[in-house]
Amino acid sequence: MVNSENTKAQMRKGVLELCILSILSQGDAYPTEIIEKLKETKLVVVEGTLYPLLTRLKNTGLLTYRWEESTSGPPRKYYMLTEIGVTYLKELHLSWYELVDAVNKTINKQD
Amino acid sequence: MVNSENTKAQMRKGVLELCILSILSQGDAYPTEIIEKLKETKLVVVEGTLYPLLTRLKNTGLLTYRWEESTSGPPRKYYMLTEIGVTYLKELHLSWYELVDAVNKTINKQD
DNA sequence: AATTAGTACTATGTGTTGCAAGGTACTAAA
DNA sequence: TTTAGTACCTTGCAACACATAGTACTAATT
Repeated sequence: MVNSENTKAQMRKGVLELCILSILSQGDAYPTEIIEKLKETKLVVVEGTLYPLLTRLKNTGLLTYRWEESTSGPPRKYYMLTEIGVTYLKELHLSWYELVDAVNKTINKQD
Repeated sequence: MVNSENTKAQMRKGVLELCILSILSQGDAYPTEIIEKLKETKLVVVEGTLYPLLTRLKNTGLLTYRWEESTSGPPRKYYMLTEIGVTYLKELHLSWYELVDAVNKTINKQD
């Protein structure tokens, strides 16, 4: 039996970084909020994936964060893009479009 | 220092399977030939990546192969899609378009 | 006939990543 | 004070791409 779920998961890899940076470029957000926004566009991500990724992006200087009190629970960690992050995001945008172009060319070739 | 090369490599992951199956749907091919075709569309893949992937696809029943003599070197292993492979490729096509759509939605959202 | 270059296939070890699973901590309502 | 809800964090595992090194076959050169 062949299962395409695994491959679909594989295809998602690598684009998460792009998506998270994109979401943050539209405004600061805390992890649970980011997961919600990704769900809206059918990109399901779980905590065990997101938290380590955010930490990695913070450690490489693409993100920073600030704590903010919440009226409905524990404090939230709002992440935001750094200047380096903004620049980097532009590069990733380009890479994404190049990839889409390359794959579509390969898929559609009928010669 | 931030390096987008790594992320670009990550984004390529997962779509390779789709690309290889697509190439084979256009006609049987041997590994070196597949690498050449991928290069044409700017998807650089090396042997250490391709051979294990082909073996995996063969073991899951998506591909088979036949040996064919060559006049300019050792015999070539021509890979071809099985019926299951053809069906599976259609699924992957869909998954790919869904992913592109989801990512583009996330990227382009400006609300 | 032996060596070299070119082509082709194969195997091993490593680093990165996504994810499942489990855990901690704060707030508010019952 | 217990329970439910929200939020953040850690650990261990499996899959994958890739670098590296190696084997084997053919043909041309010496």
